[in-house]
Amino acid sequence: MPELENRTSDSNTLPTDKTDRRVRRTKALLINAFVTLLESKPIKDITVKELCDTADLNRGTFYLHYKDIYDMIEQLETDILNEFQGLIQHYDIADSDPTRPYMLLHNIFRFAADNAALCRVLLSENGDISFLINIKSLFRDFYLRLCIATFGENDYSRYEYSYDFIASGCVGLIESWLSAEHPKPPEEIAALASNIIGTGINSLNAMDF
Amino acid sequence: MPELENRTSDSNTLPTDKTDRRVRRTKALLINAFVTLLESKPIKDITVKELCDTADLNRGTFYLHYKDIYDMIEQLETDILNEFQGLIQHYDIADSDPTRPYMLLHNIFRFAADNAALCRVLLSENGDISFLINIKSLFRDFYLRLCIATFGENDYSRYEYSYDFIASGCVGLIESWLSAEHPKPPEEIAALASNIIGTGINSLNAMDF
DNA sequence: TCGTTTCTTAACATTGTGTTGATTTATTCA
DNA sequence: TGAATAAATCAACACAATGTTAAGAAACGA
Repeated sequence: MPELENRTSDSNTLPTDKTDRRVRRTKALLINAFVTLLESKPIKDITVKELCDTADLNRGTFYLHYKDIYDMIEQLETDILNEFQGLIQHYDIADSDPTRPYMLLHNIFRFAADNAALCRVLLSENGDISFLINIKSLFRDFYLRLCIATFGENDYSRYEYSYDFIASGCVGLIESWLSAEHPKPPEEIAALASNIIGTGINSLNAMDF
Repeated sequence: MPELENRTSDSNTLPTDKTDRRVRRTKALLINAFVTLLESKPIKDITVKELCDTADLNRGTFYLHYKDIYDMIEQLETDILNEFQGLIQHYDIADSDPTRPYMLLHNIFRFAADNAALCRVLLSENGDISFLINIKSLFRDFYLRLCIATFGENDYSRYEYSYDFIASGCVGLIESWLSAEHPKPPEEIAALASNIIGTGINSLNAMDF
């Protein structure tokens, strides 16, 4: 089903590539097992014991790396969120058309594609709502910057709720994209999102918020 | 903070009003305790013991009504989802302007306001992603019907991803609305959502999906 | 008021948790 | 390559919340 790339080796929490090979192996096994289990049951039903059985690792080994399952999830999510945030923060709005932020979206969706399996399950019905909300607020901040760039500092607050709408829409788009039988390439979905956002911004003027 | 109405007494899982007064009391206490706890910590950290301590009920009493905490949550969610679904299913699209489904949205948001506290926490970062996704797919189905009514059976599939975008946007709107310091009345937010959806539909034509 | 239902209390076995110390295995790098 | 280091395994542990039970007290409905 997942035809987009997946990261096979991992690189969590300070993705130094020169960490001990055994540690890399162990974490990769745990993450793969986690994704596999999450495809068939919610987080709450995944135990450390089951996770380690699936990964074929000793249960004690898990605790050498993580406090508990939720600590592991948090580390995975933090890595992804930091990556997203980096992309967004280094994007120079003045440098491109505010109503068509294609380049940034392209980078975002490409990164999501590189971590497709993990992102997909974390945003699925078995996933983690706090991850979804964190991503949403990154999109919200970004869209806010776009609107300020377009409408100026004074006028942007008129469209209060539209920010939440657009931000949620973007996350929903990612979720359904990653869950599709034959996911489109990141370029295409980025163009689509860029379109929607651009059209959204243009029609804000016509709306009576 | 919550200035919208809340349901004080409950009515879960066959909301017959002639159930034993003690049962109604117990369930109401449990739900209130649940919402209270959920305002400060995620579901995973809420134990049956803690819930019953907060509700000032014996732990054994809990098990007279629910299999476990997640069974309780599921029942609460099912009640709400059924209500939403009922509203949507009985809405006659032909009867009103498809590009401005204000009446339905008004009913939906009013019901959400009646269950503000519960809906808010279930959609918050401490909440339940499967609830969010279930609501989303109700909106998605509804919006799909709108588009079919507008564009006809043959053309609607062109806008594939826009359904997920709009549906997610609506749920995000509800979440931020219910979490606002001073939530607008349901009428206003329904008008807003009706606007966004209408504008969205109108601009679909201009888009190259 | 009386029969019925719910709630309380206390006890119980069970299960996964998180930790520990001793041992084996794999790795780094000099 | 070999020695030093680090990680993984294994078994054992106390612990906490779980879900269940049986008996008695309290509240309900009619």
